[in-house]
Amino acid sequence: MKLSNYLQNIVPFPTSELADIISYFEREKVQKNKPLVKEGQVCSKLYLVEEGVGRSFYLKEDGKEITQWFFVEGQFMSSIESFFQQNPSLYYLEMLEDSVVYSITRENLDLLFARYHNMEKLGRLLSTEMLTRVVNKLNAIQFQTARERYDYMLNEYPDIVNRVALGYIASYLGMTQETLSRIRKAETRNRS
Amino acid sequence: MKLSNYLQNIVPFPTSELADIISYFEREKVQKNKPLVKEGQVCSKLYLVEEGVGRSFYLKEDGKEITQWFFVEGQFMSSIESFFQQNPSLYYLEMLEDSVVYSITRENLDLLFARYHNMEKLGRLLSTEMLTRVVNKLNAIQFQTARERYDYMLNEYPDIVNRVALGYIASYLGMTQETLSRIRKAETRNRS
DNA sequence: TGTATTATTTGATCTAGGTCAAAAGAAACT
DNA sequence: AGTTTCTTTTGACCTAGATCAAATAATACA
Repeated sequence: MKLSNYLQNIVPFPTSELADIISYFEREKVQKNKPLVKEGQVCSKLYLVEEGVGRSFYLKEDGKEITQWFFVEGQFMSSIESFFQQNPSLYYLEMLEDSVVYSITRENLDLLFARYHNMEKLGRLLSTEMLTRVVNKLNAIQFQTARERYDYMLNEYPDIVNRVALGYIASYLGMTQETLSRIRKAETRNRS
Repeated sequence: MKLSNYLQNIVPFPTSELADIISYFEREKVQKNKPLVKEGQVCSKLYLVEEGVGRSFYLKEDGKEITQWFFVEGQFMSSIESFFQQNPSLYYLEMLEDSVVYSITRENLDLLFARYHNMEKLGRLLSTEMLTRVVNKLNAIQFQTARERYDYMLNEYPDIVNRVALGYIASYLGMTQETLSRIRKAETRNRS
């Protein structure tokens, strides 16, 4: 899908505004596993995934990677707090497949926020949507068993479950690889 | 502090706009433990705490209350997803002390968003700020031990720790009352 | 001030899910 | 096709924090 469609699905921009807005985005091809942002860097761009899956992850002291978030086609992707508060990112950002993304810098985005009321609205809607998603995940992590969390994932992101390595999903769900593997085994048994 | 100050601290509104905006807020005194929103209701108002502490909580099947969020002076308070997505709230909203709050309905807020670009901006800034807070809490819950979470709370919300019942804090931090009590005991021992 | 109610602490026990280590399966590379 | 490397599965064991139950301590109330 085209960038203009993604944007217009959120806020119905007049064509004139839309053309200007789009001119600030850049279309980039991104290689698998090539970091878009590294830990410690300030994340200067907001991405929109056109094709591929991305993730943000953080590195524990012992070197283990913990996936914080997945981003699929049509979703905006960034190291959220770093991008919005402009402080060093705690996370890495990478694509898990060779992908195509649109990007816009924080500066240009701010410029567009100031220039167009509609754009400000888009910003507001995107953050409340993201907010809802984070709240949902928080509830899942805080209140559900490992198994319930996986079921939730199967429902909400069936797509991702089949596209990315088990280890990534496990850490995203706040459990170990081994635990997720055992859950999967039990589920297959029940399903057959 | 006055409502106009809270708002102007976030976005510098021209006086004319400010007067109009403020006219849509209502000042309410709220009694301790009287629910502002009950589970199942759509949360129709956004509140700003002038005086007091509030919380949102949800009721587990077994009847236990789980605090989801605290709100102190100067903070906007609501059953977030319910207010923004206008679906039935999973949470109750109440003040833990006799309090004074400002409130605005979703309808009026939308009206102000449409009328003033500045107001839209305020909405965007508030949601990104809230987003950052939720992300931080998610990280705490997902990656830290019970004890680290309590220390985090002591730093970030020293205020709340001394103002509300231990049971509320424990459930907010995703642990049982007993566990928090034991942590506190251990901390006092170390401090002396 | 004494009694009822609610909040906090303490102790004993249990369990979901973690850790560590190794085997089995898949992919990727020559 | 054979070897190296990465991913997933399986097993044995362990620990943080939960649960259950009862004892204190603090507040509210008559």
